Amino acid sequence: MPGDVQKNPVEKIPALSRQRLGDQIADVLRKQILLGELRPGSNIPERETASALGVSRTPLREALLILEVEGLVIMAPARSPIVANPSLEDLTQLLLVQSALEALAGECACEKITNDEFDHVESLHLHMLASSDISDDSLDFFSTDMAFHEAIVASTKNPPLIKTHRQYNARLWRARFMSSRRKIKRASTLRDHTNIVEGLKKRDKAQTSAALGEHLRIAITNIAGIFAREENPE
Amino acid sequence: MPGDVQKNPVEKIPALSRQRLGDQIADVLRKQILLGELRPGSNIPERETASALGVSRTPLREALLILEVEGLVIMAPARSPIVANPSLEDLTQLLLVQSALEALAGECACEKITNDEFDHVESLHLHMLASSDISDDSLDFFSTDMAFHEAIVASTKNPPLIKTHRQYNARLWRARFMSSRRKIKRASTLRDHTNIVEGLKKRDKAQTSAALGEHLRIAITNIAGIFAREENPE
DNA sequence: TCAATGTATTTGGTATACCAAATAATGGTC
DNA sequence: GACCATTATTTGGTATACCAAATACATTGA
Repeated sequence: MPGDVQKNPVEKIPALSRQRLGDQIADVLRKQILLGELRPGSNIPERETASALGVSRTPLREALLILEVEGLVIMAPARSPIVANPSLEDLTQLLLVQSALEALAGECACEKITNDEFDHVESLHLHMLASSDISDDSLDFFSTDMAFHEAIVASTKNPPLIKTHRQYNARLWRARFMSSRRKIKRASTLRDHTNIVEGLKKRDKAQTSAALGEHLRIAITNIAGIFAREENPE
Repeated sequence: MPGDVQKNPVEKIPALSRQRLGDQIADVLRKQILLGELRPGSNIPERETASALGVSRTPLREALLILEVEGLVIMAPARSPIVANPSLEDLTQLLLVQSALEALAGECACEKITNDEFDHVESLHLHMLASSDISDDSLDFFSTDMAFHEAIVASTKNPPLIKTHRQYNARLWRARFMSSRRKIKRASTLRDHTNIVEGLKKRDKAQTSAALGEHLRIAITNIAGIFAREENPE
């Protein structure tokens, strides 16, 4: 029955440990892959990466496992895990699925989206309209574009759809980012988005769904252009 | 680079066995979950399960991680992993996505399916037609049904689509199996399938896609019926 | 000089040991 | 007898140690 209650002074932040370390590492690595700090095709040796992050191999392997299931990392026996480097064919196939997911999202959104959520989507669209002329910040334009699509999907309140869409987005992120840097394409992007917002405003399933689906199918063409330019730069 | 290549005599088959133990365990557990040997909501304590399978906790945790990403298992901190027990709402949302995936698959299949693959799909359909009257084997009817859909998706040669479809199928497996045991529904199932096969035969994208999408949206209703019957058995 | 072989090193895969938190059980007190 | 505090046990989370395969390298023989 001593003073007892004085155990741990308030120094550490126990809040962190509320989530698995492996998940946090997966988030870090995912972000690094998306930002291009980890280039496609590059190695992720387990020991080296683990010590660089200040963790042990076990949670790092957890993270790599997650990213492998998500398709961002390739693990082969007796080989360093590598960052996936999707071919044009891979990206085309991914985009086809993503376009179907977004078409579905558009349909569901017309039923489920709240006015506040719609306002948010519209504000993102207006921000893109405004910044397309003024700014050269392609990263801002791109990330707003991504946020626009994610906001629509989120408004469906369909967790599996949201999760699957996010995973496909992660695999497509880099290619779409590179594609978005061609400023020439901004006009058509904004035109598509206008259709989407209009459809959404009217809660018109057919228009919204068609506009979203078509929007991504066009993205396939744009990305193909990037590949063509890469192997034969002008 | 010379004549060289004389290294391994033809004795071992190193190709097969070079798979991660965690993946194999994931396959075992997945099958047990699908077959109902591991009931929804039941615990999967790590130590106990690992020793039961004759492996250590590490690869078992790998397997659980995979199944968690796939949505078949729920892992919470300081809690035994449990088999996911999707609510009716969850299943509805999953089926909605799955219907969009199959609609897309139908469209792609019209472009990509070979004659041999079509013959296989048709033979599965004919098998179901024949066995629906004669046999009471609902497991056979059901698994042929699943194989029918998987064969169509496989014919698209779109790996991400195939993988995502398989994952959604796994999460829906149990509910669809229970639904399929109501023999009353077989007639409408077969009618839908007939439409699908017809559309596929004509390589008619619109018909195939619509028939596949509609087929699964009807499944939502059937599953809702199962839930209603469960909580209020006649 | 080149090639072939044997060895050392690096890799990922697996098992085990340890830790902290949460829970269940137990004992004491009112 | 009921309730609360405390402790013991079980849980998952993490770190470490060990293993086998694959590679790279070096050494040796032609």
